Amino acid sequence: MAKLQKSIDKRNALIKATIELVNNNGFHAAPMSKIAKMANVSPATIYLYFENKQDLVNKTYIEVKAKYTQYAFATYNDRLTVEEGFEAIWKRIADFKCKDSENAMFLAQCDNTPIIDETSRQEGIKHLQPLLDLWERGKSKGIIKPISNYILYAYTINPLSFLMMADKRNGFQLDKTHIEMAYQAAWDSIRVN
Amino acid sequence: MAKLQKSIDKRNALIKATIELVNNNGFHAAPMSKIAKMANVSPATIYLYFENKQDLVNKTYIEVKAKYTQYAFATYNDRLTVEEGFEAIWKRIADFKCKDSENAMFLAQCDNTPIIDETSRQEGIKHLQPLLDLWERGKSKGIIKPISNYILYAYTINPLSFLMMADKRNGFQLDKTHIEMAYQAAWDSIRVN
DNA sequence: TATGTAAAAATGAATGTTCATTCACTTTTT
DNA sequence: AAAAAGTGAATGAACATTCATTTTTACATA
Repeated sequence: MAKLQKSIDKRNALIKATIELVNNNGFHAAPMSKIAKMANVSPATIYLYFENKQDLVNKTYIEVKAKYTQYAFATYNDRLTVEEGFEAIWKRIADFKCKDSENAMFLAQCDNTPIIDETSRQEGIKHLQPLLDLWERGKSKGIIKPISNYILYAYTINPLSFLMMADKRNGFQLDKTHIEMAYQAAWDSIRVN
Repeated sequence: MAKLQKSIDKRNALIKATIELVNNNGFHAAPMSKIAKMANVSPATIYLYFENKQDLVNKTYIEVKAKYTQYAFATYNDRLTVEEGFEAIWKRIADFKCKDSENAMFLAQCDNTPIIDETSRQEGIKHLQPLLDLWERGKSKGIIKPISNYILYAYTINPLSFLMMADKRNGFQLDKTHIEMAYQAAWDSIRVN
């Protein structure tokens, strides 16, 4: 137990350090030596947990993505109405982006650059299925516009990434009021009038 | 003339090579040697045109951003109604993202990572003023929802980046029909009912 | 409970490579 | 023929990864 526990701690520390360094400096300025130092570990130790740098970043991505989707769907179940379900998922995602912005920023960077493998990217997308199912339900009931899931995603979930980045970088405050306004915009963009 | 002409060609070739390599491999895998080779130039020549790698990327970003905003506002003038003006700008931006996706992808990557200086980022934002002015006009006339410009941007312009990426990466086709649907979603999300 | 020891985990210091940048020199332009 | 532009090869630093060694752990035995 002690041994296993210690190992998981080191692994977590490495993943945390990776996220922090990639967020602040970018992949190109996140050397293994710095990651090791930030995780209080020898550079050589990283290779006990991960094959190489690419593997470290891929695994970090998948892990963060899993945490994200788990959080997103925690309050959702398919007994909810389409509108209730959508609001539940959307607000959880908004919540995640606000409260866990370190992780959210890392995902945003991975999703917009070629730093992770295509395979790992695909792996990360899988977990989104419940939302796609909900949208299909909404479309078949005539509640949600009959348009591509890509567009639905682009106009509801994706804007949250932009708003989170704006919050982190500029003077914009992604607070309760703005979240509520953003939710209205999201829903207005996809609902059938 | 001959001399100046030649210089501009080299500079353009360097910028083009930078965009292509950063798009395909990411900043971390776009070495100066490859950029030089792709531009048919000696590595040393890059330093006649740019201070260093950071400067090359910053300048590339600013140049591409300028091209982008120039294209975006080419058909706009403030005599248009709010709705006409918005549609004009939005569709030009959509057009740019479709037709010049190399440049658009480069901007998306820069806007979501720390590869360019904060100063250069600010520089790039300046040119967006006409759109912000249009939005203020729309808000004061009660045509556009009275919400932060960040949210307006997040729900109208930013989704286009996501859709373009989806088009480049997955099977999604950002064609005329989808553009039209996306425009409706964009307008529905910000207009007052 | 204390002790010895083999396996596992961890390490700091190499290693070899890649890279950004510079330099001494050549070619082109004026 | 002086100045400007361009070059390929050199330079030194930074990096990912490996290696030889040390430390820690697990646990059998007394």
